[in-house]
Amino acid sequence: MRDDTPRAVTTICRALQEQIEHGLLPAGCKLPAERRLSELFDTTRITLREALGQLEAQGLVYREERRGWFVSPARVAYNPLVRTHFHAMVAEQGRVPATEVLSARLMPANAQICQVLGLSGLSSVYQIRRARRIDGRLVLYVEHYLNPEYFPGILDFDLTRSLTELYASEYDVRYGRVRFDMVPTALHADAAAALKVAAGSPALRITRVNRDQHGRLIDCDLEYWRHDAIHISVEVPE
Amino acid sequence: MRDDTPRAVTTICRALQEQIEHGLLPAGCKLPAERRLSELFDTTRITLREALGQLEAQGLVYREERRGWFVSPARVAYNPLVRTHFHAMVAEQGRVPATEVLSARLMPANAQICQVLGLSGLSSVYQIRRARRIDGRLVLYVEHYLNPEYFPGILDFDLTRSLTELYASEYDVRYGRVRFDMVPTALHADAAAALKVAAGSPALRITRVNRDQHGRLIDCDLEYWRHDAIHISVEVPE
DNA sequence: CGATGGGGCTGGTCTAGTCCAAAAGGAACC
DNA sequence: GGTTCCTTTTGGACTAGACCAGCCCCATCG
Repeated sequence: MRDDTPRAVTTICRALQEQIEHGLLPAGCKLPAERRLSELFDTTRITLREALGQLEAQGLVYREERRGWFVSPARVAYNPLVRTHFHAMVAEQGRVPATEVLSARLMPANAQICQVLGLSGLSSVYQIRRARRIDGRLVLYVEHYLNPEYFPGILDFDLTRSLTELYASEYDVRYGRVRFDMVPTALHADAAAALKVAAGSPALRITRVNRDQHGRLIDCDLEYWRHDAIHISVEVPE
Repeated sequence: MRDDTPRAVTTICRALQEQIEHGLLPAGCKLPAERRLSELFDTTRITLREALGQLEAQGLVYREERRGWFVSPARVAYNPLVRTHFHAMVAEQGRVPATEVLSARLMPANAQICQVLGLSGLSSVYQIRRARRIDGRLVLYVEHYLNPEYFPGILDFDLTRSLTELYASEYDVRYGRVRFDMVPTALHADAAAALKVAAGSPALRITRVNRDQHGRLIDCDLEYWRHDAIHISVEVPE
């Protein structure tokens, strides 16, 4: 693994890595076809794909389903302690955010949601599924589950807007205490489809359980971030 | 990808996943040999290995270099806001921690360390490299960089102990403000070797920059966690 | 009884292809 | 000009092997 005769995979990784770091392959740039690259490095497609897979794990390149391989753009900083919404956060860093609503409906809550939101069995919740982009690239799939008691008729509003804003302007609800959970994992089929990547791609799952200014459990989010899209950055005061 | 005729890889993943969830394959259990499994699922080793790779990305199974595949133990909760050291944190959750020192020396600081610790160019720093285990499994590779001005002679102490404790008992230094950075990435060669896994395995890199009770920059840590070993859990008060 | 040295097994790496389906691009048609 | 259709290219998935080096265990030897 770490001897002095690097494997083919390592050689390929290093070569591409160097080109990317020196700016010969700028962010967003499409790499040549796999077959072409495998010729270039004088190896098979399987080996070449393994190398690309490793660079993908590092976050240097990413793939678009059936479209090809691209050089990854810079990560966006995400501070979970600062209560700023997605659009503001992304725009602040000079990037272009976008949101689309995949579905929004009232549905029976499953056991996990009931437990997290402190609902009794057989309760209903609003589920809102959204996909979000940075500079046009799909980076985040979110499922929101809202306690319907606090947000009657919310499905009639424009849900591409920030929920934070909607809560404040329409329901006079503001975020209070929050609980976070972050787990490096892989995308399940639904999330993968929404982000248009292969199921099983590495991802960061962030679960948030939100209370309002009165300490009531108001909603929870299930976020699946592309693993190469963000870096978490937290300043903790003593 | 998400059609109704699942691919072989998906089928294998689901089968193993189900067995693991239902406890037929308990945590830490060794899976049969790859060749055996590929026969069992009537496919090639390449395909079988891709399936295992996906389960690895999900954190359900892990491999030990040239030894085989194992069912992953439960993740340990890690709250970066709570100033509790590794041994205490792990023990609290009913698991067995262990630490080994890989190297400890005074060395010239590189540009990045100088910048982070606010040192002038050509400064020296103490570098301590350690590996840590939970229940015997290597899960964390850390590089600590200490400003030597504040910790004269620290290399003569037992460095398998918690640095937090050492700081407090020997130098009257306590942690104050902290800055965190978390990035899902892949292990570089050194870290991979220390954790005895393949270079390029997915990992969570956590960088901490620590100040003491007087606000002085005292040290920084570069942590590389196995991606399947922890989940970050944070309770944020308003 | 402990140290040592094989040999078999196992994972790690790689070759050389095939078949398929989606994407992209262009030609033809309305 | 826009839509439709077809062809080419590309990535996705898979097959059927090969060779090597490290791990493990057991038998042998001192």
